[in-house]
Amino acid sequence: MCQSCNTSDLLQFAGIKPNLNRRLVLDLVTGSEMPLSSQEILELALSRKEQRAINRVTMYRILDLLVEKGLLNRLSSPDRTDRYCMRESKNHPHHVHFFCEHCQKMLCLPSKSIVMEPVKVESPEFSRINSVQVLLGGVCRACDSN
Amino acid sequence: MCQSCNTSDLLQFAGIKPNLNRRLVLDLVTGSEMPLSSQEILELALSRKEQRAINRVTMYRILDLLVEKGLLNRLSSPDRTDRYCMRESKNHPHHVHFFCEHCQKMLCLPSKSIVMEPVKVESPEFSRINSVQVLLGGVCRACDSN
DNA sequence: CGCCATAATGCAACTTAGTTGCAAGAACAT
DNA sequence: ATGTTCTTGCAACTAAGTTGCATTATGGCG
Repeated sequence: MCQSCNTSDLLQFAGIKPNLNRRLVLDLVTGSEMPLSSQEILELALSRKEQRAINRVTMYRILDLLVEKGLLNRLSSPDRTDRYCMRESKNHPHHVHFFCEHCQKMLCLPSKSIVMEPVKVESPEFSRINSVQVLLGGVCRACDSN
Repeated sequence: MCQSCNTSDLLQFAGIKPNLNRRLVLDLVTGSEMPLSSQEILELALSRKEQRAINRVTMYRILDLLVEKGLLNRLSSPDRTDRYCMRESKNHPHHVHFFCEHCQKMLCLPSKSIVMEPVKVESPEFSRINSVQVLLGGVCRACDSN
């Protein structure tokens, strides 16, 4: 949920022409407090009557583009569908995710609720690290109280 | 690569009858220094001439079983195929994984090469945590030197 | 041993997220 | 207006994993 992001500017800044479809997709992701699957994005997009229905493939391509240009993170999840959330930036601090094994929902945890500190990071195995993903698996409150 | 695991005992202990197929699958995973995809497991299994070829579906079911009974971790990865590694235990310390965005290989990082400490873990969002997965994304040595 | 119940396997068909190739439609500059 | 390049839509495809159901072990037990 980000009011402070002007998605049109974000796109410009990333070197992407901010057309309707792209703004729509980015709006949906910035507007969500949890990472969205492509299916969720498509449903939300289609439920917006403002414009002609967006095509599934077009959406996939836009998501690819936004990830490639560094605006979105693509998160792999145990239910085998990718999810998308804003890439870390001033307005969007790095945070970890929680996956509920029961309802299969993924949540962004506020960056203060868990802090993982990379105490030491070095290995002959890799030469460059581009991303760090932390995924907690468990049962969410809602499911636990049922 | 674990010489210290007797897979037959492990299976017994987990309450699973240690038949040929199950020992084979578990042997392959304990015997590998990196998490294996189901495809890799199948290939390795088929290349072992000792027994009748294992069926794809059987392998999937065995993997499900081993995960369910707590012997294996199922890791989701950016290339959308699950991988399997030993669940943390005395012989198998908790460790993080590295995914090479170039060659799509996943590596187990020795537990000493990176230490992530959960400094604080609490949130109204969840009530129970069953697993913590850390995945580094980047480029591995082998790919970098090409 | 023969008989039965249960567990494990194999096979074919299915599901589903995501991809690809190609043709049709904008967008935009000259 | 015309040509070039970017964007979209459609249909067909790919590949990992799943399901239903028939077949084959496995393990009691009289």
